[in-house]
Amino acid sequence: MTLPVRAAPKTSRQKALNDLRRQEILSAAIRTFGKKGFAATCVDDVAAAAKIAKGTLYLYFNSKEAMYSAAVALAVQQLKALVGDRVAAAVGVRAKLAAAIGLRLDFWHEQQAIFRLLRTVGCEPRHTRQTQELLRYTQASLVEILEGGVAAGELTAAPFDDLAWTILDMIRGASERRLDRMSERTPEQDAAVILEFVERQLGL
Amino acid sequence: MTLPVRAAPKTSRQKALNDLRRQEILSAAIRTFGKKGFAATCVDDVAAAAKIAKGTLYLYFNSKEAMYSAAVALAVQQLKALVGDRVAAAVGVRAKLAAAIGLRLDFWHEQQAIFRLLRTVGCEPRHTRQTQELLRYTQASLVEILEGGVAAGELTAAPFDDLAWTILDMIRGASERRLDRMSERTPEQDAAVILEFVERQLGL
Amino acid sequence: MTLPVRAAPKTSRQKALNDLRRQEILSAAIRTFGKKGFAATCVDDVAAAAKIAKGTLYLYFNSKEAMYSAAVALAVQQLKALVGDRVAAAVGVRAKLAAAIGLRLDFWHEQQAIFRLLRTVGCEPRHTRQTQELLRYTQASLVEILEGGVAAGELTAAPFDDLAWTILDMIRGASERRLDRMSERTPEQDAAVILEFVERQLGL
Amino acid sequence: MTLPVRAAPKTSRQKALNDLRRQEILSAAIRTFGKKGFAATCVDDVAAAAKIAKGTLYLYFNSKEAMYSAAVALAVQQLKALVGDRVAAAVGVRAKLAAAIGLRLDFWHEQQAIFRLLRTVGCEPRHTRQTQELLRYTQASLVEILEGGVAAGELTAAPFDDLAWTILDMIRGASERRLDRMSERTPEQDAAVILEFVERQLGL
DNA sequence: TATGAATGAGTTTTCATTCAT
DNA sequence: AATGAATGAAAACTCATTCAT
Repeated sequence: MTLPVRAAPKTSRQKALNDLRRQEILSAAIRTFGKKGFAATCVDDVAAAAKIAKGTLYLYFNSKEAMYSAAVALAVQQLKALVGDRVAAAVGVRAKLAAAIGLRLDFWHEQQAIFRLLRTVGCEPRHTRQTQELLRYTQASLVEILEGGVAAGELTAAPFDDLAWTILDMIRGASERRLDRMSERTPEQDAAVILEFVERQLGL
Repeated sequence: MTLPVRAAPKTSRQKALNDLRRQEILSAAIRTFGKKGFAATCVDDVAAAAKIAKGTLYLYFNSKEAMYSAAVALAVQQLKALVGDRVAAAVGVRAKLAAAIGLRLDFWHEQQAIFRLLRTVGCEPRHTRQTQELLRYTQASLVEILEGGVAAGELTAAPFDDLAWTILDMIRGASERRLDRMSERTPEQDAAVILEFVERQLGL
Repeated sequence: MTLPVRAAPKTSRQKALNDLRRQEILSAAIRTFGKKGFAATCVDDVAAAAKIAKGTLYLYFNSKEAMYSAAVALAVQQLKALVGDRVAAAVGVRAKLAAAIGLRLDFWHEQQAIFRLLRTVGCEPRHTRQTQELLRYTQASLVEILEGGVAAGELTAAPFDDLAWTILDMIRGASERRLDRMSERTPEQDAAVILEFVERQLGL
Repeated sequence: MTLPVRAAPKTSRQKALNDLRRQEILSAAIRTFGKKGFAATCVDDVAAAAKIAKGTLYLYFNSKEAMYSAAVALAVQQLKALVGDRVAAAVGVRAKLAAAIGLRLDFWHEQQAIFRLLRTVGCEPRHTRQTQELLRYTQASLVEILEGGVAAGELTAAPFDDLAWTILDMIRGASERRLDRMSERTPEQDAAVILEFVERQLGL
């Protein structure tokens, strides 16, 4: 008499498939939650966007909340991944700044769904922490670039906190206006404007 | 023999009462919708905040949508009213700018409920127009101040559009960080930072 | 020390006014309930039709139910009053039948509101009794006319029950079709058709 | 490697189940709406009668209105289906008439729920059209039978319109009185009475 | 007596979650 | 694993009735 095997270890292939499906669902979730925010989006919408049955969603996530959280986490992670590498690769304060700003503007331009989604997060009290972390991280990384410039002798030392926040605010504003059709500029043009402002502040 | 007077026109006192009650409800609505946004807020919450029965709300508004719209409209109107007058009273570009920026930061600080509410509006596709109008209006009024400075010989002519948008972005960012407890600064300190930034841009 | 006078006897003038107002309300109630039936009609509709405030209705009736009942009772009473007298005045079976049928058709034609109201009664389980009484009364009065004809030697004796019911059914059908615009005939034409049918049945 | 089959078309079995459930719901709806009419019936009543959860109703119908409409349509369809065939099968005017009348009386006797339902329709302004169509159809089919008799030489030509309406009125009256316990007769007895009446009109 | 604002129980409808297949 | 029908709790909205003025 054999004991029933409960949780047979997934083959790596199964695991991969599972993960793939999860990604597909999250991609759909990002798009869907981004349109109307958490509360106004219904699970059927997500299921429809992911082209799977509603019940199937619950095999991958325990609740609507969990879907939203995971979607936001994925969006944040994608953003960090993209920007981090390229900035590191750039040489010199100016280039690093240009990369940090330009890439974010590009990212928001191309990944509107993610931008829309993250914009809704601020309105969801339960998920503020995630946004705040992202904001702090981004600001800190900008400060780091600037201080790197000081260390390299390219900039004179100064408190860069506020400037970093301002850069963030400008990136957000520009992206939002483009998304809302209040502005006709390209991400590149926006980046140029922001950089010019920054340079003037730095006295470059 | 006198005919009974039917459907007597409301006395001004009654009308005032009615308006007063409407204001009270809207005030509650601003607070309540501001907490969680439109979709996540339920009518009972608004009723509870206004300390009236749910049914009573529907004597003053036809639907939850209508409540939200009216709340947003009132919030916008209050903001415009407060800022408009004082800026007009200020003399000189510097003073006008200081007023426009400082008053907005103060207003958001004191009327957090309104700030919270307006922040949710961006996520509600149906009400974007209202927000956009407010944004455009605010930006235009900043441009006007700056161009007034040119006319008065206080500033050299320049395209002020982007600077105005940046000011808006900074005000929003600073207010939001204060609201979200990411910043410990007072509105006055924030105003000083922003003004300093603007002056450097203007070469003052 | 005088005891407070509780229910001061109404002066006849007051009483008359009171009754008058009651009639006006009931008239409005007949019209209003007739449009959509009891359940689908709301008290505000009745109040609006009667051009008085909603609260006032409750000074005259204890409940919506009571309004409906009273309206139906009044409608029935009006019908009985009108028809009864004139039939009694007619001489001979033929004339009495013509009066009983023609007057009813006329009444329904002119008092569409009452017809509409009574039509809804059948659908209101609670008020079936009222309708049944009216129907029984009407049928009995027709039988009486016919038996009067036997007594007067104008007709040969026969069981008239079914014929009486058929007359009722025809009156109702004709009136309903006129009300619903399925028929273009006048009440007089309808009366002629029905009478002809009846005479053929009686072998006249 | 096979792609997972998504959104497979419903198997015929599933479809049948779905239809079956729909029928069950409609059957309950006929019974329930028949008791008190549309407005006075609440969705919970229908759900209880169908022994399913309230929410489930909305998987099959978009609104209470839609339930009512579908119930009425089904009731009408069932009536037409039953009567149409048997009348066609009968030979001779007399037999056809007997079938048309007797079957309807039987149908109403057995399907009291449907009778009750259709009786309420007249009071629902929005659904009058459905009733009117049924009435016209029924009357027309009776006229057709009678004219068929003329063609076959069994009857002498005459305008049969009014007679047909009268038959309808009598069928309705008899059914209603049986339903309302005002009459103790069986459908067969009623049919005999009506037929006798008709024959006398036709001079048979 | 007359009013109509206020109430809250009751109604329709939605939707996150479960579960039998 | 996948499905989607079923559920029922919760939401928006209505309306008969009351009551302070």
